Amino acid sequence: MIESEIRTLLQTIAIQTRKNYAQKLRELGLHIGQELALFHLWEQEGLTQSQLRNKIGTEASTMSNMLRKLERDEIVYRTPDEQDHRITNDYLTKKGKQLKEPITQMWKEHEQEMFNGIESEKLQLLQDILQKVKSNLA
Amino acid sequence: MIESEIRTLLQTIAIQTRKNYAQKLRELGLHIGQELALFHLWEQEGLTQSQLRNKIGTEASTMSNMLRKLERDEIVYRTPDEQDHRITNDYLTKKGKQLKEPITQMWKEHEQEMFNGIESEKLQLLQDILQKVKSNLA
DNA sequence: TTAATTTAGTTAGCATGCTAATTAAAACCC
DNA sequence: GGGTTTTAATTAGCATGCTAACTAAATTAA
Repeated sequence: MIESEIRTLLQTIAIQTRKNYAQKLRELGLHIGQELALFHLWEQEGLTQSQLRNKIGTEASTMSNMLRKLERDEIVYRTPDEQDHRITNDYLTKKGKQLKEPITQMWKEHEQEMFNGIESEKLQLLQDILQKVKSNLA
Repeated sequence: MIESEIRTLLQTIAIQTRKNYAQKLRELGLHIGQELALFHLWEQEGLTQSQLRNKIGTEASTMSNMLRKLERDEIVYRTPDEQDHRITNDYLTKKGKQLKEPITQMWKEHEQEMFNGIESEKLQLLQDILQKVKSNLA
């Protein structure tokens, strides 16, 4: 069945990608997954924990734990919201901001490696199909 | 950049798939990842821990912990090898064998959901491209 | 044959990531 | 206003999954 093979391929690629990322992130002093939170904070500082977790798709507890560790490692700091005392707003420290460049570079290199030698029409098609798969899963 | 979007799509699909699987596996009393070990043991019983980990792509310690838990839950049992005393051979219990049918069914349903409404020529193309991506990462 | 190396598996420690239960604040409603 | 419900975040407990350090057995080399 071609469907099973594709599913297996997707899984293998995801695992491989994750391993690849994990290794490179470790060199930057980060753990896998953390770069996703940073990505959104580079886009917009002061996001709340709930906003972050909704963007990434993790559970609240996962986000809570991750941010505690990012705070401990002085990559992020959190301040309670003035208006709503349940909320904490999350910001990047200087150290956190400095990570943007190397991580972006890492992503770029990884993308080139992944899609090396694939024609752009095929990439377009790949995007269309994956978009469909994603909406099927929603 | 289309490459970034594809990479993000792959990641999103992988996360979504994993969550989907995790939920269904929990109903069967399994944890995510364990089904991969079972898959290979259905194919061939008596595999060693090293053979399993190489097929799946995890580290030795991950496999060791996973099998300990599968053994505790009476899904797998392990016997030391006669010839080579470093090796343990892994087998499915009756309970482990009985899981084959529902998990296969789960996979089938999930595949149908994922690829619903995508023409078979496109699936063929998708497979080709993903194969290329996989070999790029190796 | 003995010493050095390789291989198989385990254990400790840490991070992600989940569910379930909890706390605290805000919003809703009668 | 006062009670109920919802929302934001935390904590406990468990599993995957990693690295690093380890034990024990088998193999290789001197």
